[in-house]
Amino acid sequence: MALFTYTLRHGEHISLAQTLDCGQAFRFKAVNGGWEGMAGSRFIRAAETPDGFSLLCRCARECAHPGSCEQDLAHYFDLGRDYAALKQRFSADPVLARAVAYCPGIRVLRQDGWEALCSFILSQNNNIARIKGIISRLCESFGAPIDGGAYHTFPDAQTLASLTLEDLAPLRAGFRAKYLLDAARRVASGALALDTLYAMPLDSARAALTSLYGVGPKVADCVLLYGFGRMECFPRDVWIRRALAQLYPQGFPDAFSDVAGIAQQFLFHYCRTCPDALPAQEGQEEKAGV
DNA sequence: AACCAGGGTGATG
DNA sequence: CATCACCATGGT
Repeated sequence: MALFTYTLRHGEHISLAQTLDCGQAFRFKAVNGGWEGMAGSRFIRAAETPDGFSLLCRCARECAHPGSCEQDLAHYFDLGRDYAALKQRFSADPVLARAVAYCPGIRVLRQDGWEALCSFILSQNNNIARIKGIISRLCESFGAPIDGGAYHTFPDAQTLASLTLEDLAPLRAGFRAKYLLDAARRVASGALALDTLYAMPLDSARAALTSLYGVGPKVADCVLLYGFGRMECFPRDVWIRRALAQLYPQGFPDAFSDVAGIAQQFLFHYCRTCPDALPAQEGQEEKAGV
């Protein structure tokens, strides 16, 4: 058990609600004024402080060395990235300026690659509430209990590979269950070595992921962005496509290409939750203009 | 090259 | 209570 307090750069703020509940991670929930959930193999309880946030951490296994836990969690929240500078850069674009002003506390997390692969396989043609339910049942059923069973680790590929579609039925993942099983078998057998994706050129990494049954370009980009720290990946879901069509008829500016995925996260949350973000949302009859 | 199923849930009316 | 949309993809 460990307790850390993080103080962020001058004037910089993280909103745990915006970061942990903006559709990038599916295992956190608001509890007693803070947020609780699993960050990789660690249970964390996070709470905001005037200058940043504090983390209470229970590790599933012993830490490699003193300080490794804190180091890993700082990496998870990508605390090395200067978000104040990044948001200033985004704000040169009028649309992104609105998105950043609307949800200034968003950060893109660096999640576990395997968990991100499974999570975004399960996310396809699905809504966030149900994705959370499926992942929660997946971990409760096949993960290892932590802290007396209140939380569970994310099941590893070997564990899932040994299961059948019938075993997965209680998850109510629908047609996505067979994709999950295929991914688990390909990873467990070594046919796809996830750790090689980090050093791979982006196109090769994309190709490796889309070679999996049920993984297309959108899911692959989510996995690379959220699970492998590829901040240049720009997943295009229905919300982002809508946003691009209505707010960027000329296309998304490539001035931000190195961090397009982070811009995407601001846009996604803005368009999904701010009623004024997208005009004429009902009917979708924008052919004749407003 | 356009549809279409697949599964279930929350939002909407 | 019915309809609809949903952080897509593979098959036809």
